[in-house]
Amino acid sequence: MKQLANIRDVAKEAGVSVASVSRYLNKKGYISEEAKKKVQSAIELLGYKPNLVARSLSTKQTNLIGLIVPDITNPFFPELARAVEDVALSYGYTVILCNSDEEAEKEINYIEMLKQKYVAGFIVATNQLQASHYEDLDIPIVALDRMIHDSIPTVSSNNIEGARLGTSYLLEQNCQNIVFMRGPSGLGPADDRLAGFLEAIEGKDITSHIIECPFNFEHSERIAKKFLTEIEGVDGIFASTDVSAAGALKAAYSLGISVPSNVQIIGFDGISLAGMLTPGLTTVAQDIYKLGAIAMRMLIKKIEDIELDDKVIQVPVELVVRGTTRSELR
Amino acid sequence: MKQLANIRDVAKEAGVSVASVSRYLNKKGYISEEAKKKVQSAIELLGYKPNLVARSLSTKQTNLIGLIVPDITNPFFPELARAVEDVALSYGYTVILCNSDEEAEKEINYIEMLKQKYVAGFIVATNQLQASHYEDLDIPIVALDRMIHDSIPTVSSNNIEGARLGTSYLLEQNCQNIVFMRGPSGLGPADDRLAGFLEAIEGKDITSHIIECPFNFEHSERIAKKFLTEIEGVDGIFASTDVSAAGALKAAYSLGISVPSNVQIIGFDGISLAGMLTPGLTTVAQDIYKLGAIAMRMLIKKIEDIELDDKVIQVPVELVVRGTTRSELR
DNA sequence: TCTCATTGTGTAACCGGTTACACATAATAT
DNA sequence: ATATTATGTGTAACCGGTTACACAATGAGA
Repeated sequence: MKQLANIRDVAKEAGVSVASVSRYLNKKGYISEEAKKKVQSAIELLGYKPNLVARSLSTKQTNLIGLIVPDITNPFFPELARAVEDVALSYGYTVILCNSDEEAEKEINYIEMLKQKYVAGFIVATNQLQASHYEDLDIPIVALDRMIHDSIPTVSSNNIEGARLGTSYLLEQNCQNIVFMRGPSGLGPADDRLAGFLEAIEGKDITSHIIECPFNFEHSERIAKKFLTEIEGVDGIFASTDVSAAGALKAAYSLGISVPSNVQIIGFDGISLAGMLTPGLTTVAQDIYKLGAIAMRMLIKKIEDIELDDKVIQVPVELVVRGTTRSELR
Repeated sequence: MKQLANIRDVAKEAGVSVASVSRYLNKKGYISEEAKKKVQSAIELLGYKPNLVARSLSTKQTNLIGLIVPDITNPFFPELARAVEDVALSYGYTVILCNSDEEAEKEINYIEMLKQKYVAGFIVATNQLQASHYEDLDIPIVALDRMIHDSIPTVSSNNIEGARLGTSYLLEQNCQNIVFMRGPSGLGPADDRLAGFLEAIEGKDITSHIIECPFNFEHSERIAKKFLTEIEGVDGIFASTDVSAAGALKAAYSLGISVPSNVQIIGFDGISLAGMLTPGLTTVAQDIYKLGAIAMRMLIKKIEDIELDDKVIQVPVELVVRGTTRSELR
């Protein structure tokens, strides 16, 4: 089998030094038109491709970026990952997928491992770790969806505003007795969404119940079934997550409670699942793709040492009205 | 900032040569107990971590594996990816996520790029490329979900058997007029599922309609709406995909056709979506996680040059009965 | 004419590992 | 006693890039 050509082969073929070839490849330093031509054709002739590993060894940089998510299986993350990958690819970067399961140890292991590989940066959609771990990492990082620390650029949705928006809509639809299914406390977006909800019902003459519930379909269904039987007269549910909302919807269905005529339901996230349910789930939609794309672009700026316009970016959310709420129009 | 220690620092600290340190690290070649001890404590003292990039340069091997999927956003793939990642991690490998969008060019680009990075192997869940591209790649490959070529180890579900199973169940439930929503023709699993369906209705006295339909919710819904209005008396739908089935379910709902009393629906895949729908989707479930895990284990064997017991592994499927089919029990 | 900046090029060290090979010593076989 | 084998270690070349630095040649400015 023909051995792959290396830079010295190219230099010899072109009749120049390796330095010139390298300068040509990196468009760095002086090189004459003539030498450029010779190198060009030598490269073509030999089918030369630079060895990225060798390059990384000397530059201490790769075009690898680590994407750390809790679990790609959670339907919020694939779209995020897709966006990250798309943007990364268009800039010549490649993404390593890391599922942390929200476990600090797995996260640390991944970070250590990837550091040894000279990854160019991290996009982190977990906040398991102490911020300190990231601070003294001296590798570019962008936090996605969740705030890690003031010093780390963050892109997330406007969760407070979103929760306000959803709640107001429920109020407009005349809900008087609302259950807010909040996500795990301590988790940034979950806390923010609760805050937005509380703000929106502040001073309003309605009954509300805050119930904690993990971001998981089965648990959500079970919990919803419980409160729908135990609490009298619930006429609105705001779930912090579309998956939880789906659980609530299914719970209502199995209890013979009709949606939206008896109970109206709103979710949060805007994942594709929302549109697949029957009735379609009304939800506060994040622009998930944009979230990921912006994060990746920020990371690239940090890697290339370009000043960031903003360290914290909030992406607006949008209420998408479907069939789980009553609408004058339908 | 303290510079990271390298192998020469360790050698000096331990009072041995770099070769001994390297031998210790790789558990390869002779090394005395005494030297081992000295190296061990030097490593500990200096907090030494081998530089993986340097190692790769000289061994021409990384512990990176490329996972090529059409689109991680398609809910079938996250679970697959998760399984691959889990197994990879447990063997010290790391996975690069590549979305090909079924485009040959993207796929080739990724393969070229990753080859330059000395990836250890590929798991490919696309069959866009000519098999020839893979054959003369001299990098270990495992095909997942779809067959690429006889020479390439493959792990997939038993699609024919699955379709037979689903169809038989529909027949048992007394469906007489069945629409089979087949996936894109030319795509291995889609063709197999059709074949299984045809086999199962062979000789049975029922009416059947084969309708081609992409693996995509919106299209599926539209197509289902169309055939549900145009074809008289449809009482069963077998969709090649859970997502398509979800589309059909929604179409039925919006046309006021009740499921399962008027039309029964069966999907294929067993993604989590199926359980979240109301009514729950009866489906031919693949063991998606197992598919991914087996593929990754096979790949590792190939990488480590261990003989494979079987080059082609078929993972059994299972009928999961939920609410979109009539059951004696409910 | 004599600086000196600008452009262009090559040599060799360096990044941080692996490993072929030479060399040494001790134990065992002949 | 000698050959052979197993055990143990170090030197230096190598993987394939990047780049500091030395050195030319050319043209402009004083």
